[in-house]
Amino acid sequence: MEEKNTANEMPDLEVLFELADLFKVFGDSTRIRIMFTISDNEMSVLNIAESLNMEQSTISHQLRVLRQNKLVRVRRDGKQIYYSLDDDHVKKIIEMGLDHVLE
Amino acid sequence: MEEKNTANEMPDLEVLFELADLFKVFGDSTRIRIMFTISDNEMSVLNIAESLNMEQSTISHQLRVLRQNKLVRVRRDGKQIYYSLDDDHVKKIIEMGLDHVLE
DNA sequence: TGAACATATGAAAATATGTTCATATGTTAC
DNA sequence: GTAACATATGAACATATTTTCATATGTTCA
Repeated sequence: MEEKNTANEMPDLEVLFELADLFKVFGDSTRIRIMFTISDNEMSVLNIAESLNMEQSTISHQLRVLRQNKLVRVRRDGKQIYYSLDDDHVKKIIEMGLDHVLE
Repeated sequence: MEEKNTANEMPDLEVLFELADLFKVFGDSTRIRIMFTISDNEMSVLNIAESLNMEQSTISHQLRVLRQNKLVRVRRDGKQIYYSLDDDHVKKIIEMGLDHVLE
């Protein structure tokens, strides 16, 4: 009990692949920007695209990646589809990264 | 004071790029495995390569990426060069990711 | 039903990334 | 100095990823 057991035990290979895949999702500036954009309020696809000054298609493709990795929540309202960050977990991961970048 | 201000404010574009670049480093299974391998004790390049059953060159290339991103510490002792994780920050980022993957 | 709008998706092109091979560089011991 | 060993690096290749364009799908409203 003299040492905190943090990331010490090597998880199964499969878990490590999943872990890398998860971080891969955070490793793209477009997706990071999308995540920040919808971290306060949910937003429609077009609004995100306008907000970031990028093509609707680009945003849609990247939202799919975020969806597949369960990082966003989706809600349809009429023609619009609203996206928001899935949970605080996601924010925490980003914060940890920010801490490292800003230090 | 009714809402916790977490990742709400959108940082500068440049910071977002750095952030994505940081996560990109975590987004490769070889690098993740290296980080786990050296999270307990420092290890020489060859030892890491043997431990992961990969080429010395592959490991060396990836260690360079980790070095450039200040995620590892380096110590030379004779012919060997020993690598270890830079700080607890790195472990925390990995842990956050693991939490998400394992949940 | 059809027009208008919002979103998703497939394919192609451009770019980035990871691994391997061959070899260079750096260190030690003789 | 030179042989032996450890690590780093450049170039080439294979693979993955991101964006764009064109178009399909889904929804509303008249």
